[in-house]
Amino acid sequence: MSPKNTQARERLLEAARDVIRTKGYTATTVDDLCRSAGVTKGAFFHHFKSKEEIGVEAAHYWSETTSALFAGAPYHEPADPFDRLIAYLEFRKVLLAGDVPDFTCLVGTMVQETYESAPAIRDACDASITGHAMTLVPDIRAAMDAHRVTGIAPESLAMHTQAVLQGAFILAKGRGSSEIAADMVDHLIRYIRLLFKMPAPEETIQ
Amino acid sequence: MSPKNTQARERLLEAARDVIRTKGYTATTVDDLCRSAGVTKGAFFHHFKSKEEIGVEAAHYWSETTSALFAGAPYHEPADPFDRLIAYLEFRKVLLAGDVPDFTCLVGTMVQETYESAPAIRDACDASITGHAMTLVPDIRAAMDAHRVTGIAPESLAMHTQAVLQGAFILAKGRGSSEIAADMVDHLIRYIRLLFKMPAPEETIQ
DNA sequence: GCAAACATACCAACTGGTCGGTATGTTTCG
DNA sequence: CGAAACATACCGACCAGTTGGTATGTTTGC
Repeated sequence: MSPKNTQARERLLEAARDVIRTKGYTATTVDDLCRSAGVTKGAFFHHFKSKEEIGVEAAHYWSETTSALFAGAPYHEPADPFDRLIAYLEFRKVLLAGDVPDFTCLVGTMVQETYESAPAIRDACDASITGHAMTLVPDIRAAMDAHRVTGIAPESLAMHTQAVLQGAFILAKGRGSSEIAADMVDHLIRYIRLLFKMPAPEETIQ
Repeated sequence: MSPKNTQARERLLEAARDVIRTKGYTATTVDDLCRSAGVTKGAFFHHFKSKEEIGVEAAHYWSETTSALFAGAPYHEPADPFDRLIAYLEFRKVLLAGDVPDFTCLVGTMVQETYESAPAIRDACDASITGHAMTLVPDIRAAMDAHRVTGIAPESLAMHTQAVLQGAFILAKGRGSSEIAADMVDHLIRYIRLLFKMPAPEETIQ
C-alpha cells in the first residue's frame, strides 16, 4: 500500500469535517473541499461518487473519530457510575475550546440542512448522535439503580444530554463564543445532580 | 394602502419562513422564494436588495410574529410566576404539532448556516432567540425569589430553556418526529421543578 | 401624471458532475 | 523470470444547468 494510497480520501474527509462545520453543508462546494484537502476534482470523484456521498461518509468518519476520542478520554476513571456521568459532562466542557467551528458538532450541523433533502445524510447524522448518546446508557442506568431514580428511561436522559449540547452549540454560534455553551452544560450537570439527589458541595448547605 | 401594497413583501417573508425551515438558508434560492410567494424576481429585488437582506428581515419577521403568538398565549394566566413558567413550557409542547418544518425554529436553523458568513443574519437570529428568552426573565426572577433559589442568574436559566428547545429540534429533525422533542421539554420541566423544589404531583411520594 | 409596485428578459459567475487520459503498482501465466 | 493484462489513484479541461443579481419595461393607485 503506497503512502499516497487513500490519503486523498482521508484528507477530503478532514476537509469536509472542517469546512462543513464552518460554512454548513450546502454552502460547502466540492471545489472548497478539494482546495482545503489539496486534491483535484478528479481525485474527489474517484473516492466519492457524489457530494451527498461524502456527506454520509463524513458523518461516519465523525462517528469513528469522536468515539475514539471519547473511548480514550479520562472520564471513565471514576469507580462510581454517577461520578463517571458527571465526569463525562465536565469533559464536554473541557472540549469547548478554540473557535466555534472547532468545538461544534458536524452531524448536528449537517442534519439541520439535510433532514428533508438528503435522507441518507440525515440517517447517518441521527445514528451518530444517537450512537454516542447510547454509550452513556450503562452508566446512567447503573447510577439510577444505585440512587433509586425511577420513572425516567436511561435512554431518554442520555438523549437529553445531547439535546442540551446541540442547543448550546446553536447559542454559541449566535454569540460567537463558547462561554454560553459551558453555562448550558452547567445547567445540565445541576439537573442530573438534583435528579440523583447529589447536589454539588456548595449547594448542600441551605 | 392598496390590497396589493406590500403584499408581495409579506408573502415573500412567509415564503422565507416556510422554505428556509424546510431546506435551510443556503439551499433556498431566490427563485424558490418567488415561486412559493407567487411573485416575480422583479418584485423580490424591489422589496429586498439581496438574499442576505431577506434573511435578516425574515429573522425580524420571525421575532415579531412569534412574540405576538406568545404574548397572546394562555400561559400568562396563572397568578404564580412559577406556574407561569411551567405553563410556558407546557405551551411549547403544545406547539410541537404537525411536520418537523412546522414547529422548528427559523432563526435557530438560519444561525447555524450563517454565523460565519453573514454576520447581519447571525446577529438578527441571536437577537431573536435572546429577546424571546428575556421575556421569561421577570417570571423566573420572581419565582426564584419566592422559592429562595440562589446562585443562578435568571437570564442564564432563560437561555437554557431555549438551548433545550433548539437541541430538541435538532433531534426531531434526525428522527423526523416531534416525539423526542416533547420528551426533552419534559426533562427541562423536571429540572425546573427540582430546582424550585416543586416536584410534580406524582413525584412527591417517595 | 408620477412614483411606487411589479413583470420580463437577461447575464456573468459558479455549481456538481463527466470524461479522456496518465502514472504507478499488482496479478497472471507461459 | 518477465511481459502482458489489469487495477487503483489521480489529473484537469470541460459541460449543462443553476445562481444571485441587473436592466429595462409595464401596470397600478393616489
